[in-house]
Amino acid sequence: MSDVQTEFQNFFKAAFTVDNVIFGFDDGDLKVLLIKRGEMPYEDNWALPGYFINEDEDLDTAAKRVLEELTGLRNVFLEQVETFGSVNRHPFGRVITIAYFSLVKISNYKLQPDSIALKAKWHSISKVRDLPFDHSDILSSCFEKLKQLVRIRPLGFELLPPKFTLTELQHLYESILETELDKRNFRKKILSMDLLIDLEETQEGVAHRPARLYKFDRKKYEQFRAEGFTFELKESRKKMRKAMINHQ
Amino acid sequence: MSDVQTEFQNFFKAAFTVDNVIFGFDDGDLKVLLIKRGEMPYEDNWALPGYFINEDEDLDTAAKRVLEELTGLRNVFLEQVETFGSVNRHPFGRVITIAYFSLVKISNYKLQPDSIALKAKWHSISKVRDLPFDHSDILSSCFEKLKQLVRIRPLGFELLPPKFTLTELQHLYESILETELDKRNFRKKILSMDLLIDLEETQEGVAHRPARLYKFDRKKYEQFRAEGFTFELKESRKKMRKAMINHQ
DNA sequence: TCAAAAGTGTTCTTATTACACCCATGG
DNA sequence: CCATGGGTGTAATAAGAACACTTTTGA
Repeated sequence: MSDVQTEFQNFFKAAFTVDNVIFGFDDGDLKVLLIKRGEMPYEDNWALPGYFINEDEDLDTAAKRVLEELTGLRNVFLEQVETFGSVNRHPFGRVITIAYFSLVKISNYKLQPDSIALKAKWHSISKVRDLPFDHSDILSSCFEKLKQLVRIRPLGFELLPPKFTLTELQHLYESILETELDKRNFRKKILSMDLLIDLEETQEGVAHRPARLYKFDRKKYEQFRAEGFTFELKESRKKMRKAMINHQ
Repeated sequence: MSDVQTEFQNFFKAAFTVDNVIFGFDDGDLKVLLIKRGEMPYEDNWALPGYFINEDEDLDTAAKRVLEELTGLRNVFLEQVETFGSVNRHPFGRVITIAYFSLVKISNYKLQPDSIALKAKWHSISKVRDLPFDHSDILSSCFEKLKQLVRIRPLGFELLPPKFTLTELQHLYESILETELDKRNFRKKILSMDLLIDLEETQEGVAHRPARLYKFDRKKYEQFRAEGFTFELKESRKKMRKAMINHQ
């Protein structure tokens, strides 16, 4: 072995992990899946699910594994967000963690009976606070990234069941963007994109006029995307500007 | 030491590095600073500057250190972008690297005489190819991030000398966004933001009508930002959409 | 006097916003 | 028949895109 290789192998080593912010949407509310820690440190605290990365495992693969062990789900949307590595972020030593977020349809989600997932639970994102380690920072960072991405890519559909109403879709966007949207403008915009298929079905058993059901036309989206189309959902810039002017 | 701690310390360990994509702008062209590697592997190849993260060092600190050792510059814009950790990205072992980009004013840049920087050189971004390891992917990822950020934050000014002309600013944006901008629309937009100070000076010694010099009003920007203003530079969505329609 | 880049306004088109009433269902 | 959420259109405003000529300087 060359000197360089020897030096290389003796160089500083640290543990590395992935943490996964798993978002879901249910009951008109954006949720995040937390687990109750079964070990030190911070035993019995709610925390983000995460685990060590195996020696022969790529980063994305590790993030997928964490997700699958916990929820049994594969093929979900997954995105790397940011790496956290403050010297003292973990009390037992240097641990650098790569944060991912993923989007799951809660209706598909099943507790995996023989895993740490027994202690997993969905929490409303607006109510989560005081997570251990730097998990609050990780959660904020992932939420910000979601907010940003949802405006330029059709991610919302990853969080909804295959058939959904326009009002459900609107509420989802409102939860993510933390703003209110105008019903008519939202519908006009989303329908004008020509990415929803009207299923010509309606809700049943609701105590009001039943809503039409739609599904996302993934095939058409892929085709548009290949042609340079970018999904863009706005309605917020002007509000901010006005707020600014009033404030001056 | 508890069992958990023992297990923890015996867990798989890997080497951690930062790689830094250092952008500069000169001569109407976006540049990236590469170093000629002095060691194996890929000895004598041009590559991104990077180094191991010290045991007692935060990630951002390591990225800043790499930059300072190479250029002597402090207090430059620096942003974490993405972490690369494919199992086989480094031939000598598992190396996970956290990619940053930074923006420097080339006019401030001095070679650091006693460093690896002796072998550093600015390369036009359009001409760089075939970098070792996965450095081409890292470069693309950072360039994409720059493209994205430059639209929503006034980063361009980090790359220009303190006094600049509107044409220089326009060319900078054109290099980063890889598109052409309309001169009148660009000026209208950028001046309407009220973030440039007209220095009431002009260029000297140019063989054409001398241009006015401006500087960026950082104080005003910070004030606007606190009030919710977002810097936004566009002029490209519609072009894309038209291209798409023509293509159908 | 020529070459080279600076500087400057208007019109047209498209996107965004604001806003209020009737409809279908279950209880 | 009432409560609940579903569904619809238009007008005003703002932002973006297209476009051509005159000015100032050094060589």
